[in-house]
Amino acid sequence: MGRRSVHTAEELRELILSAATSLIENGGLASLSAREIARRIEYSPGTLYNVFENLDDLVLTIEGRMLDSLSNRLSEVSSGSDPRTHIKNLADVYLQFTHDNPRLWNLLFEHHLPTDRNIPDWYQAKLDDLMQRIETALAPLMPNHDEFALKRAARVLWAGVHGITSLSTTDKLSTITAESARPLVDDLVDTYLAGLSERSQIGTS
Amino acid sequence: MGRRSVHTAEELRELILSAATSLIENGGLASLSAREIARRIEYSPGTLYNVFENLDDLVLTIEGRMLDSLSNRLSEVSSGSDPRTHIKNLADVYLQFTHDNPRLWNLLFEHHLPTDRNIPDWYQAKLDDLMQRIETALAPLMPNHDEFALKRAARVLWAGVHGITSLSTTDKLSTITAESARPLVDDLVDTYLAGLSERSQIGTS
DNA sequence: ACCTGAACACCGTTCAAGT
DNA sequence: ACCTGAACACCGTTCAAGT
Repeated sequence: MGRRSVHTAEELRELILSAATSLIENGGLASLSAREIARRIEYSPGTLYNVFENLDDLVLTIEGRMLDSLSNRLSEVSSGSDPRTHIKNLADVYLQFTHDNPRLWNLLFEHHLPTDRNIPDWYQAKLDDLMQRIETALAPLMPNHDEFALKRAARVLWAGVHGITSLSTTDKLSTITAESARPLVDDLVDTYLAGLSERSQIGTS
Repeated sequence: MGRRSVHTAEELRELILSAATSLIENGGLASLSAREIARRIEYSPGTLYNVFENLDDLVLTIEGRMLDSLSNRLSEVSSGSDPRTHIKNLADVYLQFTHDNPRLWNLLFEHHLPTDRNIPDWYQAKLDDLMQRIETALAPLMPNHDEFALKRAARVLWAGVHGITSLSTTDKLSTITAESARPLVDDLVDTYLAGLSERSQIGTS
């Protein structure tokens, strides 16, 4: 049939991304399919491959938007409060974000690139930005530690919180406890930070 | 063609499970398919559905074996040492286990039952058994806490470790750090336990 | 009783052909 | 230049038919 010209390239791209996002929101990565997107936007399956290289690229684009969206939310957290409160607020916002977009956030972890493909640079940069935010918030609580210890603590703390939230967003937390994610995250952050200061005092005494 | 009688029902079941396990070991859940299993064991696809209700049941069976296998490894850890060492040893064995069977262990988290299906009772019992092991090891370190606090700490600690190991088994840990899982797990366990004792002292002073 | 294989309803991706 | 739709190589699952 040839060109339709009812949608610009930009509009078509957004149409595809929005249909894909809605499929993932409803049923996770498993219910995403190129043919179903095509059906919903009323284009042929082949058209998707004019706009994206393949489904992986489409998914990476959605993941990138999630990372930006989270980054924006985190940047609204005031760093004026005391360091402990700052960290707790960041954790709260993170928890809220994963709770609001469970399947979309989970995409970052259930989606695996083919072994011959690497993560794009722009994607890595977004991850670095998020880790940097945690480091910055954690730094005042670790005055006696070097950069290496700070980086490690930021990653351990995030990965630990991620363990709880990912169980929660995949509905598996309920298989091990009746508690919700929030009190568990609070416990982890409080106890880890308490441990940091105890270990810090040992190191300096 | 009708019956072949070259394999007993039991043998056929093992044949299927072993082919499925090997597919998952190599390429994760994504490379598991009923038709590929059938090809490898040289039966028709329909035969699988004589032995298992569907692929989900087959996968649940493999997951159950993983849980048993982990439980066995953990039961070999001596509880004779001091409580801190006991916990550290359990974490080490867990880490080693996930490292030895990354894709099979990851199955427990990347596999999702259809929304209308519940986890079987025997599966839940295996999870409870594992959580119980952590609680037992943690109890001596929390003499001033009640059962609720003990249960919570066990779950927070495991979920935190899970956050690190699951990033590691899915090759995503390297996107946030050059460190391997072991030092991060060590840091989490040490710091969390230090925090527990600090918070415990505050509670009793 | 056990097993097959065709059938049904799906996939992702490519690409010649059409406007 | 843009889009289609047939084609290719796959899926999970069912079930009538065969031994």
